[in-house]
Amino acid sequence: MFKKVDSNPNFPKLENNLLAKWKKNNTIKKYTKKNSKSKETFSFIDGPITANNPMGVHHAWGRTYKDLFQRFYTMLGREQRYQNGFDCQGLWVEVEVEKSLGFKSKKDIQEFGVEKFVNLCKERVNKYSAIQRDQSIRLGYWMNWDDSYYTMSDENNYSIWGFLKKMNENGKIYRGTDVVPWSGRSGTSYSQMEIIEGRKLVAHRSVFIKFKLKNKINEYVLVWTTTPWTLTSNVSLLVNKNLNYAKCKLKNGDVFYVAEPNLKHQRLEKEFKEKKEWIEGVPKLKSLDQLFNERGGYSVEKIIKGTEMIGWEYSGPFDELDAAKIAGGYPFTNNDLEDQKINAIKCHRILDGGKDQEGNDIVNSGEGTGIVHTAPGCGDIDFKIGKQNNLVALAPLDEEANFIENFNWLKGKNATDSKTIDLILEDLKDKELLFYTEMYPHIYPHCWRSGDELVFRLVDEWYINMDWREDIKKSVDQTNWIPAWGKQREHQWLNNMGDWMISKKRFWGLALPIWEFEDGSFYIVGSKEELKQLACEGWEEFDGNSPHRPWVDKVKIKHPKSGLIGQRVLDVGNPWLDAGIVGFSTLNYNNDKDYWKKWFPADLISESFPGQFRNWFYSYLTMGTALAQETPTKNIFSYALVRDESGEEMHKSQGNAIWFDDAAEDIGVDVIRWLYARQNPENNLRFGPEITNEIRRQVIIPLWNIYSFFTNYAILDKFTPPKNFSEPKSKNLMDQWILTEVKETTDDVKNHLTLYQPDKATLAIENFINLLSNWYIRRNRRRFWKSGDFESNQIDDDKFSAYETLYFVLVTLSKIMSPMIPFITEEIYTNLTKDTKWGKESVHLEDFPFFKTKSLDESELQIATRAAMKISSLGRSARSKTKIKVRQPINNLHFKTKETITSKYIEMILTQVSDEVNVKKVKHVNKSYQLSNIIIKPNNSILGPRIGSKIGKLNNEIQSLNHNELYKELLIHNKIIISDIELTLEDVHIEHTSLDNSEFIEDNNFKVSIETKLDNNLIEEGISREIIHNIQNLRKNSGFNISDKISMFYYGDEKIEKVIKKYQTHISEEILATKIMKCESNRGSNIKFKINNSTISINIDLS
RNA sequence: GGGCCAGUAGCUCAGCCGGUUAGAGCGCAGUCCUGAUAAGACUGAGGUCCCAAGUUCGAGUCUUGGCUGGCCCA
Repeated sequence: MFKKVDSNPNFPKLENNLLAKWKKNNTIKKYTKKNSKSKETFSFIDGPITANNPMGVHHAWGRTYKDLFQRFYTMLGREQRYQNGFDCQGLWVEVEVEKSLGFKSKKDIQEFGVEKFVNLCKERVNKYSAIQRDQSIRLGYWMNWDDSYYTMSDENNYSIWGFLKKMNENGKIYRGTDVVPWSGRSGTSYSQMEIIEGRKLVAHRSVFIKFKLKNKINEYVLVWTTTPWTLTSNVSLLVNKNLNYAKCKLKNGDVFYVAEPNLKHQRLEKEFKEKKEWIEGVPKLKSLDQLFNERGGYSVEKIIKGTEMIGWEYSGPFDELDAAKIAGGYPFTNNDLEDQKINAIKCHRILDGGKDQEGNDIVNSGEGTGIVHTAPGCGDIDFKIGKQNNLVALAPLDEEANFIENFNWLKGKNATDSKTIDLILEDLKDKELLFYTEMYPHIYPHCWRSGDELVFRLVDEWYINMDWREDIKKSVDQTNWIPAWGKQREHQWLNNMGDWMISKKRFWGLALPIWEFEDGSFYIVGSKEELKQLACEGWEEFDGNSPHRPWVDKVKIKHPKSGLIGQRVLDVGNPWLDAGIVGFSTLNYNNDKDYWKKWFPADLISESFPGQFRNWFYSYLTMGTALAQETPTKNIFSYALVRDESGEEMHKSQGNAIWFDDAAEDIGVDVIRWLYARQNPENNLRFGPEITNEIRRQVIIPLWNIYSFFTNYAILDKFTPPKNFSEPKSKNLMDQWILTEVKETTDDVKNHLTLYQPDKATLAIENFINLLSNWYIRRNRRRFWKSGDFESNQIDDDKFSAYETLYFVLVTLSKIMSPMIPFITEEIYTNLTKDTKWGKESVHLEDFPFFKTKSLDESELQIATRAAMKISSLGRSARSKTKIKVRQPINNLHFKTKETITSKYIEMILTQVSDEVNVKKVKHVNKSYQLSNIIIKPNNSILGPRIGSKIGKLNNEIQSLNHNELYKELLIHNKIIISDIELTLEDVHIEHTSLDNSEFIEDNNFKVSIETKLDNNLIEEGISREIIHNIQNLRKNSGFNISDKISMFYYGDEKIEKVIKKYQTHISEEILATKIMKCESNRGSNIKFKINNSTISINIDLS
């Protein structure tokens, strides 16, 4: 016997009960072992979730997809690994640990102790991975939770060692000295990926600075920069040799050289006007022309080409600093230049800016002055130019972005501190070199963690040379991308990216397996075994620890060739190496190649697309291609971002972020999962209470209502499930129809999920639930109410079929919905099947249903049923127009359709429509004039040009004729002749209006007309139904049970009495009355209402 | 500045291979139905399918150009 179904359940509570049950029965284990002997596999490789904080609702979106696809393939019988991954290493974990310790900089960590710090990082990861595991289980994410991988594992780290060794064997690893973006707060450089995360629009103080030309009196070049601190390290100036420069003489006698086109250039005019990429409060920028005029006006003395300026010498603004005087540059010394006694001051001359890699001029007209200051120790392009032109480099900052020794009074001051900028500007002002200061809005790189401005530092970092990117692009092409444009996006990244900077001067992360030697060489160790073999010192201290800092730093090795003793570089690795290797590390690549081959490449990987093109998708594809020479995945499924209800980004700081735990217990995860599954993954998803309520109301509650309707009646009627679960054979056309629909929906769901279209699969089910609830159940309710129960065997075939059919539909539906909403489907399935032999312990141990393609007959039945639905809808619409309630029967409904309806189903349509629209007689007609008056009007746009002024006469003539007859004639002969003019169907507009006593309505494929004239019989029947309706409501409001028998007393006039007498039997049946009595007076009635000017009072009692 | 994508009802979005009169949900207003329904049905929205040109018998759909917005990269 089924368990009674609560018609108003608490879904979160229901889910928690099921979680307990699954735990008790060990259901997840049974699920993950279901297909362990299968010949076919489905390999899903999880992109690791950062185990650094509890999950937000956005994590649940991705995890819903991952679970959904894996469940689907489980139902298809594929063996799977169900392995979840946690991302453990990297700066983001360090950041949180630092925060909890109240640390301000890297120094604090060193003082605290690297070992203690790294252990705290590990602890944090262990804590949050456990929390995320529990949250995932709450979501209904069924994985092999004992088998999750952690990117901090030895296996993962050593696998990356192997990868790096291989890259080095191919000559792709190098140490580069370069100017890179640097965070003073974190004390490390940032990779290309990280800079992109941290770009933001800010207003900087930008300055116009006078550079005094040597050998000239009072002549200057004007230079503009947004980073005044770099002026301290100026080495040379750049011009564009093809540009024209104007020699401008100001009132006070000063002469300035600037690019001629820049003089009147309105700087950032568009940005200012449109307020896009502009910061509120920043005033409009001034043109050079304006600045000169404000200083008393100026005259252009002559125009010269940039070429002419090349070689001019100047005095730098900070030549008094000691650093400027050090030969060879500082603190990195260029030995050749040192020998030649060349220092920064000696490099002070104007150079040709030349072109960049893509062939664009480095110095442009427009912004600035057309003369660019270059500091090879403070900018990446500057550094390249410095190399090309044999310039020294001054790199003024230390790890914390403070000025170093030999920058005199600046020493120890922070480069991004606004007080430092103040001092620099003040100094320049004192030197009379500061021409003008302004606020300038632009997009500038910032630290993604602290929001602090980045600086540029000249440092040594380690790189992977990516000159083999074409190989990765081949892998990209071998992969099926969903959405399809992902492929293009990945190509674009691969085309534009630079070499991969893999080092970071931090503590918690992959220890780069690079050992350096005194001769400048380096050696890459590819495994733990190799390390042991080469170790000559510190192995004992290291052995037994994970390959992390500080333990691994203690191992010194002997170079196998040179025999020199070397030490590990202290850097840790880029975290995307950690996640990129998982196609190997988690598949036993190093110790069980057969296993690896079985599961590689993946069938599917999936992550949210913003960012992943340059992060995980990139590193996974790159490492896969390098080690396996093929794409590491057949499909990449990606999706957009979760936003709040109004479409804004969710931020903790803005208070609109929603934590997963809150959402799960307030809303219920099935509702959330359905919302996620039905979303078009390309679009951002809006999440909030309004939206989830809508899903609950639209999908979850209707499903539940169907289930509770079925189950509760089945209990009353003592229905027992069939011995075998197979498609019922019913003679009832409605049953046949809904079976066809459920089979077709099942097929659609399977096809869409196979193509990774969960949204389309989900919407197909929504559509089916709509048909089931609003047509099948509504139309068939009475079949379930019929008397007779199963136990006593007093049951007719039709009732039996209704039960069998709805049972089959519900069980099938619970299966095909189980990948999306694992909780409610489990509840439905187990309640309905628990007493059967064929039922599984859980719906999640079921197979995906498979049905034969639908027959022609079934298609015809579908068309006919949909026609009945449409005609009923139009019929109701017609009723509503004439304000005739559905309770009031009407005599006739006529319809015409363009659909081809098989004759065997016409009768069904007539019955259904008659019932649904409450009409005595429904008729299918072939000719329009049978349901509407035809009005024929000349088509003026065609006839106008043809007959001109005769139109008026024609119009009059047509108006005087019988349009129905005209139309008949037109249909028969394809033409009619009026006033000597031949007209075809195209020459006229045909309109339809209602016939007398009728209401006509049409849509694309159907025309419907109902008779609106009511005779006495109809009116009386209407009254009887009105009475029944009111009594039913009264029963409900009085709290009577459905099966309670009642006595009814009424008081009303003769009309009422007549109707009640006439319909006494019918009324009694409907309201379960054992007697109906008229009272002489209005005795304490329960209800009193008016029908057609007669008042009736009614009183009911249990009898 | 370059690349990609989008622009359809008040809002969020469907609209397959070009095919009559372009749909859904929500919101709003009104009406109705209901002993599975804190549900549902119907009506009102009469949409310049961003604009223009082109291809075609026929364009929301294809092509080109423009406008606007989003994302990515400089």
